[in-house]
Amino acid sequence: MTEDGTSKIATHIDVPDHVSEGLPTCRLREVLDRVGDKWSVLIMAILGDGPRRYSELRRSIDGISQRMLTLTLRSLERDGLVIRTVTPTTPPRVDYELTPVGKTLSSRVSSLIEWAEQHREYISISRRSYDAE
Amino acid sequence: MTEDGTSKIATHIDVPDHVSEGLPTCRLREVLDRVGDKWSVLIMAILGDGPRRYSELRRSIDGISQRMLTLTLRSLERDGLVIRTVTPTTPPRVDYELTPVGKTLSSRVSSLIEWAEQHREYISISRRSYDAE
DNA sequence: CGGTATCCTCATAGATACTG
DNA sequence: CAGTATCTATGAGGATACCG
Repeated sequence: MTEDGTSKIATHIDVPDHVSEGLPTCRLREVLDRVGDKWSVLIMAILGDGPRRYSELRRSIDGISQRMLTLTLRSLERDGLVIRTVTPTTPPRVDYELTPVGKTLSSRVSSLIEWAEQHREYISISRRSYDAE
Repeated sequence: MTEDGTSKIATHIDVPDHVSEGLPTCRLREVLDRVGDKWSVLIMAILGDGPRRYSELRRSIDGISQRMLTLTLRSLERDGLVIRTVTPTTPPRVDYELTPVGKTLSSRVSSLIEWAEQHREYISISRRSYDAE
């Protein structure tokens, strides 16, 4: 995602047939852009556990700036992955939750997280042995 | 991944239990760093189809610079996800292939690509309707 | 062919201050 | 509380040139 919320010009990518399946292969680039930024998956992982208020998200994600939280949530909302609900009380209350489609992505992402847990040690060892040379 | 190949200081992240499962939650950050850069998944997707020469990879991935191809391959090798095999002929020949662990990540990533194919249209429509306001 | 070495750009994101 | 508005900087990644 870019700063103004517009998507980048997708790079054409020539991947094997079992990946592209005859469709324009730039689509891979699109998911990666959607999922590859610093905070999106993290937010989706948390929202995968249920709706959260803006302030709850902010507290849950150590190190995120108010700016990036808002920017990322807006981008997810724009893509139809989260829903933003404003309750106009004073002070205002804003809740965020995954859409049905958002949940499907969230579960795919969980699979990656699971992979990470399982192979963390392997990678760590690989790095040490590589760096030893 | 950073320029010199070392990993970033992982940010502590407070995610729900079903995500963290009691383990240090910064691990999510690690996968994202591993998978979230511009070329890693793309290369893994191609290598998922079988071994490739350096020059083949270069031709397959439109838009990648020699610098980034080498850098990314080195990083994947360091993490034990690809194997680099040099055949010292003249001119030299270098082949890259996924390790068994690399293949397991590659298949998780394929799941994400599949998701993208399925929901590309949905996202596109969501964006148009969001931008209309 | 398969890389390094440099230099440079620009997008991503952090910090800070202010607001309805 | 839930944001904007600015300003700034860092580092990922591109361009180019050269090398064993």
